Amino acid sequence: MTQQKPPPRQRPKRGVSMADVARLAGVSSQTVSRVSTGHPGVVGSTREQVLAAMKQLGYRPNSAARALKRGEFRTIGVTLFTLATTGNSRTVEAIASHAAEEGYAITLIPVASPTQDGLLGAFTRLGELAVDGVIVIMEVHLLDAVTVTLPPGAQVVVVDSDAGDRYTVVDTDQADGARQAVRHLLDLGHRTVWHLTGPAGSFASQRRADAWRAILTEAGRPVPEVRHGDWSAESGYHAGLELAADPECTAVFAANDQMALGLLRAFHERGRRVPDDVSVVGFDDIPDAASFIPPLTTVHQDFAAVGRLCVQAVLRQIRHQTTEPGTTLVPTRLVVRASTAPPRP
Amino acid sequence: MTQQKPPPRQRPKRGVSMADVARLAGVSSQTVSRVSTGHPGVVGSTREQVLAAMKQLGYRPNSAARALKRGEFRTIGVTLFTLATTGNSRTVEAIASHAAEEGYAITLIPVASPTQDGLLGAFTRLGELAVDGVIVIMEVHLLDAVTVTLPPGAQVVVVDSDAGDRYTVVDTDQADGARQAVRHLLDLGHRTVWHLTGPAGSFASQRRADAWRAILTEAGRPVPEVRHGDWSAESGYHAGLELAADPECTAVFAANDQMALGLLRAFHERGRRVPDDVSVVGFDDIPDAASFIPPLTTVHQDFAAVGRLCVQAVLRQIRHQTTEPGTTLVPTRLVVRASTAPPRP
DNA sequence: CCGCGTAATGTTTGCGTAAACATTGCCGGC
DNA sequence: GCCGGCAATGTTTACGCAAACATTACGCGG
Repeated sequence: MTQQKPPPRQRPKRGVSMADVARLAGVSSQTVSRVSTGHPGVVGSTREQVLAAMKQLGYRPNSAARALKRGEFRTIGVTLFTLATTGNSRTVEAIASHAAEEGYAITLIPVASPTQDGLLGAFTRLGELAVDGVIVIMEVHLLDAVTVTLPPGAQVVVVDSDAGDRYTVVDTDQADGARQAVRHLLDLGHRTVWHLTGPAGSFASQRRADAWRAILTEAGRPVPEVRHGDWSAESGYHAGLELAADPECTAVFAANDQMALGLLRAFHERGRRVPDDVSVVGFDDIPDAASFIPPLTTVHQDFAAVGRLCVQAVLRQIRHQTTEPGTTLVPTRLVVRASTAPPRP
Repeated sequence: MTQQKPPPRQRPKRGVSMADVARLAGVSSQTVSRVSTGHPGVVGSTREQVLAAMKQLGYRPNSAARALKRGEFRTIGVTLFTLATTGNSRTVEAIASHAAEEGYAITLIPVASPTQDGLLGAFTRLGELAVDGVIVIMEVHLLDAVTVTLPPGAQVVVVDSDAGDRYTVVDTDQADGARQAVRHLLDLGHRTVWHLTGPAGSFASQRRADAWRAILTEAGRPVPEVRHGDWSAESGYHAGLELAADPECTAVFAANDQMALGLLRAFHERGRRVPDDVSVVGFDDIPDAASFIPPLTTVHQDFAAVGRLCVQAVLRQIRHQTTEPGTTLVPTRLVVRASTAPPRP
């Protein structure tokens, strides 16, 4: 259907420029520019000619020149530690889709490690990067020390942080999610609820733990000692082994689904039946959660919404060249499956 | 320590350019350029002055101008359907890290849907994108119809495809992985092995299924009818319900870990014990697999290596402006856990 | 039928950088 | 002591695009 075979295209050492198109179409390069950018004031017949010439030569605007001229790159940078967590990868995916719809590309800036060095490296690179705005998916305090290296004028939106007083923050409503989880367990009749938290550096983890503690205190229930995990199923498993040994423990709220998975295995191995002997609630609602044994009751996060709101916020800021501190919370929803039940009398 | 507070930076409507630095340092802008690019021929004292001026003004090279001048963007595009699968997100992460080390940024190009329309949209965007090369993580035949829109001169490397005759292909050694899985089950004494495959469009899925069939045939074993899944645990669950009803079925090889998870749940619900009654092997070795009930025997993929090799390949091609057809396979390794055992006599 | 207004198109210019070429100044060999 | 040569630095130019300004041409009212 088309005239050339796919791969063995020889690069014409220098690309096709507007001048080439203009020459072929017999117009000035400015007219080509007008057609290319969709500006008005080009009569139909001329436009046709130009489009034909573009097609024939395989013209493609040079985005570097365009960016240089316009002073904007139409690109958003996304910084994060890892794509390995469901939350991050799903959020990034949503960001990428919505940015694409708006005509923006996204550039990934992975930070090797949460150390000062890793951060510095990443932000030095970032500083030289061609981005109009940045979405930071991490505790932003880590950023403070290195902010000076952000590209001049680049706007920042943050996920997983409490810096709503200084940045635009978009996040899942962690506290409400945790509240729903704990309330659900208490409503089922459990005396209290144990908690398995995420790594210390995560704001989401901390927020979930705070909310858990608050509800229990509010309800006048004893607050068991918190267990510390690192988001991994493995860490959930280890915590579960300990918890399984405590006959008092009839309900556990894990700060994410993967740790809940580890919990389920530990309880299974120790002969504590879920949900008969122990109830387990997770957080995230990863697709797999419905296939755990038993299917996991968990707090659903709307990562797509988080991504969409992030993009909208950065774009707004880029367009107005303003910073809009404030926090937008995305609601959560408890999904009740088979891992929770009333305690045995 | 630094002189300014993080967020409320007013964008100096026009950035600091080499000319500004040159003026302050009392040199020509070309000398600034030389310092900035690390070229030789600038004497120590001059260099110091320039660096000081840069620092004072907060100079940052304008990457658009640089790209325009040099004719390269130092950016690699990555096309994929979704980040939701472990394989994709892990591969992308590895790609991003290695590219960063080489001074290249990564631009994500998500393709909404595997339809002609979705592809066209993505590649039209891609065509205008500022990239020197592209890594395509999908069956590349989908690409053929639209290849003409790739940026001129951009080099392509492909994952999950058999187009090694036309493109550089980097992939996990799917066939060998499947072979190890099936061999393991046969060696344990199972008469034959059932297979749960991934979606039809995936080359990886197809390759695993082909290898499975080949080994069985080679060993003179009956080849059970293949079950079709879509990578999701849910689809594994449905397949599992059917398989559980067949008392002949004592060993299943699932094309990925998530479907294996669904299998485990189905067998559990139907009272078929794993591994006593049925053995299950997965593929991927996602971190959670070790915490399934029971811990899953699976084929470990080295996504980091895939990502690294992709980056090396594109960079090589970008630098030499050549296409190097050929396939590089990354070895796999069977990780034996608790979901496999000899069949009951 | 002249002149003015407006729509269509052309020309000039500059964005920030870095290659290519030009200039300066200093050192050493004869 | 003069000049060749080279190292350090300066000047010019072009990369491709698009805004700003300039020009053409055509139509219509007076």
